[in-house]
Amino acid sequence: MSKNVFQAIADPTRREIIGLLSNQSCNLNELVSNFSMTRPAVAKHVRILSDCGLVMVEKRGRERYCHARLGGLGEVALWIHQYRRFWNDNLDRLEDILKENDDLNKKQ
Amino acid sequence: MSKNVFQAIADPTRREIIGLLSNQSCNLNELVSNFSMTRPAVAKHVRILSDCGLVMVEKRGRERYCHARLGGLGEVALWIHQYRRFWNDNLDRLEDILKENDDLNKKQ
DNA sequence: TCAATATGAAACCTTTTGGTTTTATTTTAT
DNA sequence: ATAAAATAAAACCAAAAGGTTTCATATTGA
Repeated sequence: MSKNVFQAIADPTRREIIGLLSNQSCNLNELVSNFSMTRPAVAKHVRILSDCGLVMVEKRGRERYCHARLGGLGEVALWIHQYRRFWNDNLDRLEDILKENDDLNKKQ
Repeated sequence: MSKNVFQAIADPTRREIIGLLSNQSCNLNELVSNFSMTRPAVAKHVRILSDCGLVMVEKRGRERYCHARLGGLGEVALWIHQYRRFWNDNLDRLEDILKENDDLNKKQ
């Protein structure tokens, strides 16, 4: 019952699940089809993500629809942000460019 | 020998070590004095951080001076950044809802 | 020189993690 | 009505994580 987002995103399978769900919500079986492990294994990962609020599982008939709810990543973003000065100018510049692009899109 | 930065920052003790070293480099014993656990335990955490490049350990006489080298956090920042819309932007969130709705309609 | 200091390394232990197989339950489709 | 499908839940297992104690080694200071 790990409420810890840092812990939740430590596992590569869970990061992949996040990536998949951020594109498109889907049920558990569809999710499983992306991995080589068994269904219960994926279900456990989803459970961990759901426990810490990064994924919402909606009961829909006999299926369970999984949606990304990535607001919790903000906590990580905030922690990371205080150390920005430590990584290189290129990355900073890249982020600036991405940010400017975001701002531009918002204006339009 | 975990080269994985996501794994490295999952542990709260290691995040605290990062926080301390980001303010000021120091040797292992000074670091240990901030925690309630034994020296070897802290040393192991430092080792993990050093293995993935987040900390540089400089041999200085019989001491080991630890410096923060947090460039590796950029990888995490970049990963997080792609999901910024999930906690930042109402407009983007609306888009997500619309997209999910579309997906729903396709299924039905 | 030699005791104290700062550390590394090894052996060990317990809990957690990430996976499996098996069984049960609910819902849907024929 | 019943078989198939989607899932949950439980029992189990091996490996990894996070800690300890103990011992060894290199460096410093008196």
